[in-house]
Amino acid sequence: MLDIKFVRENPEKVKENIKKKFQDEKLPLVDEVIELDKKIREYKAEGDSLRQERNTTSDAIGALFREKKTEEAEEKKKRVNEINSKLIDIEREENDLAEKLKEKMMVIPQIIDDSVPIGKDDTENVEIEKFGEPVVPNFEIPYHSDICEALNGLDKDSAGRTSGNGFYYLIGDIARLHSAMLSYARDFMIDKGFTYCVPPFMIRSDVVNGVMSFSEMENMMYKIENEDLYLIGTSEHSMIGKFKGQIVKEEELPITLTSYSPCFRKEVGAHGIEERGLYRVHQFEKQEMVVLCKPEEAMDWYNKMWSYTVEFFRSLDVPVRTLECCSGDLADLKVKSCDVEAWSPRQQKYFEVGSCSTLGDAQARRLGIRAKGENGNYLLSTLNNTVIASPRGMIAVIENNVNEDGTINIPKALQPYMGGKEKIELK
RNA sequence: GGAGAAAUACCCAAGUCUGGUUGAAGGGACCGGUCUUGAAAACCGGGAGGUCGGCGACGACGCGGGGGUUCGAAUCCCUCUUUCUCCGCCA
Repeated sequence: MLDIKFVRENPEKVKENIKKKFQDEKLPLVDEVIELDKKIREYKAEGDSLRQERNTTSDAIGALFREKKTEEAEEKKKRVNEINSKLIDIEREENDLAEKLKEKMMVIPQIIDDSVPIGKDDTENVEIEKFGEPVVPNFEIPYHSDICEALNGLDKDSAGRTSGNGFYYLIGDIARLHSAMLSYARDFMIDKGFTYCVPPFMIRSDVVNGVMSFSEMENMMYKIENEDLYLIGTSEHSMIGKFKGQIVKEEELPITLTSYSPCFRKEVGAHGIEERGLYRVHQFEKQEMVVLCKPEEAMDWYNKMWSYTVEFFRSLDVPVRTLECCSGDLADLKVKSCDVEAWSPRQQKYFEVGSCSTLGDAQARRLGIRAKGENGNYLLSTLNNTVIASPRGMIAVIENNVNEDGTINIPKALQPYMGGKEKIELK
């Protein structure tokens, strides 16, 4: 969400930005919003002066009663009643317009960074850099779920019966590998100076609306029946929500947190659930990093954050690349975003394992997250990035470490989390 | 889940019974000064935050959130949220 003052003063910039995102249907909103804003201010001025008269008149009535001049007081009461009936209409009109304004403002996209490549959709995302040699082995690598099933490490059939498509049982060493990766990711980020945090896994609707756009919510969030609660799609939601309405002390900045949580996603929309494997599922677990910082530091943090994910996967010997999100593929709240993709030796291409974003002040404005500075309060910048989401991240490790005989070499960094075990094999 | 108590500005806290002279007493912290080699302490002084409108003068809002009663609400009523105490249940 943009600052209405910014829209008022820079309508052309806002329109330009909408065009860059190929959302031309939203162009009329800019003028509509400016018009609404103007009317609202007129109503406000009118209401303010009526309220002022009411305040002074009421004070006068109080004084008259103390002097026992009840007749004069009764006379003035009539005037206040008149004011009040006028105010009812004015306030209702003002609130209606404010509601409309907010609705429109919520769908006008955040101003994207100048460095974001222009493109219509995800086919126009831009590869930035490769890290590590993408190895193509001299044997055919099976589908990841086949590898896991062959090791008695995955049971999707049972999960289908208990919970339906998009769920899974991880078993034995595969389950252990999954938690090992999350534990390793947690410690990796603690070593980077981030503070470990386990947040609530359910959040209220006001927090949901603060951290994501309506369309994202519709396609992602599971709602708890008869409660104002949603299952989180990522711990970013509860971690940013943590600061709702807060004024942070400047000396506490930057706030660098790494949070663990299960994540629940409906995956309604373009992709849908992957039937065979663990790539796109309704439930997964994630170690996340979240940063709240001064606006001028946001871009530095953005670059540091994605490079941590690259470093993490390289420490597991998984080749990765960074892919920058083009303007049209960028969610409306985001200023800039890139995916970290892992090499799949089976498909011989890269696939998404994480996503790093800076949202500028979009979430901070919606939620009222500010810092107290020398020259008054200002909105903070919020950033988030995946350290690892498993099972998806685990697929990368499995495919890059599977042997021709179907056993899996456990990367050195994970062995301490697997009781010293070096290999996963069929017992 | 049941029964009570509470939520006031950066923090603590008075005011709520008895609605107007409290748009918020008093502390602490903070800023300036005296004293001191410097600091602490003590003493003196200072401003009370935030959001919105207005070029400005100024005005509106604001005592957990929302609604109501009233000429007028921090104060009365309803409702929601959170916290604390007790009981029940439970990993």
